[in-house]
Amino acid sequence: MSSAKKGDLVFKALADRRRREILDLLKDEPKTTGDICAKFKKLDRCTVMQHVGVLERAGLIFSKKVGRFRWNYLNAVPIREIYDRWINKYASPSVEILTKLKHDLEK
Amino acid sequence: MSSAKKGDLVFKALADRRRREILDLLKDEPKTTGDICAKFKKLDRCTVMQHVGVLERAGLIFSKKVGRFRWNYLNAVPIREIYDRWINKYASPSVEILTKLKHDLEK
DNA sequence: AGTATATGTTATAGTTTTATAACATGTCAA
DNA sequence: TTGACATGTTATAAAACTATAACATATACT
Repeated sequence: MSSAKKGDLVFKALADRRRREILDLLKDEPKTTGDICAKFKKLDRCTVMQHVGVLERAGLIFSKKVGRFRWNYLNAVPIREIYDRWINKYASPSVEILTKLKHDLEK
Repeated sequence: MSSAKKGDLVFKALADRRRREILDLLKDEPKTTGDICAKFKKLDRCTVMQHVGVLERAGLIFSKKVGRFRWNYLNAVPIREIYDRWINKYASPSVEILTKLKHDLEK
């Protein structure tokens, strides 16, 4: 798969609120697939699993099987890449905005 | 609009590749709406404008009208918020992954 | 005023995504 | 091995999103 396609998967994966909530659950510690399903009582178990699949294909989750359980881990690397794409490392966002405004007004 | 809803708009806006390309165009300097349309020759002008509208409603773009021209600026603040949501400030992502693996293996 | 330029709005067909149901595999413990 | 548990796969209806066309407004210049 090309790098561009992989990036698409990351953003598509983050586009759904339930999937972002799953990543929130995994932020501090891994969870089993069953743990995740239990947190979404209003949602069908199959639906949750499909969301987990989308996140895994995007590389935002990686997993490790132990006996009957599948432990899911957050991989935050793609999220750092989003940050690096648009944030100037040598200026805070607010400074950046003001700089651009100034640049325009001087025209 | 609630904060949660606003966040939804940001992620939905980032979900489309054309919209991400528009943000890339604005990273270093503002562009007029016409400038942006000119960069997407294969896409209808109306389509580009709708994308710009989605980005603006999400707060990823803000604009300033000067005469007949509308200057569009990138606002990277929501992107920093994405970063802050999942990245632990006191550990690099790779360190974080290893820490979680270790935590699991010790069970 | 009249014309060209630059931008904005609304409706809709085509495409993609989400939630669910039905079905299926692999593991543990008595 | 039998039953219960935990997870995984495939198909489909409903919902959401994208691209386009048709229509509309605002500004600058002669």
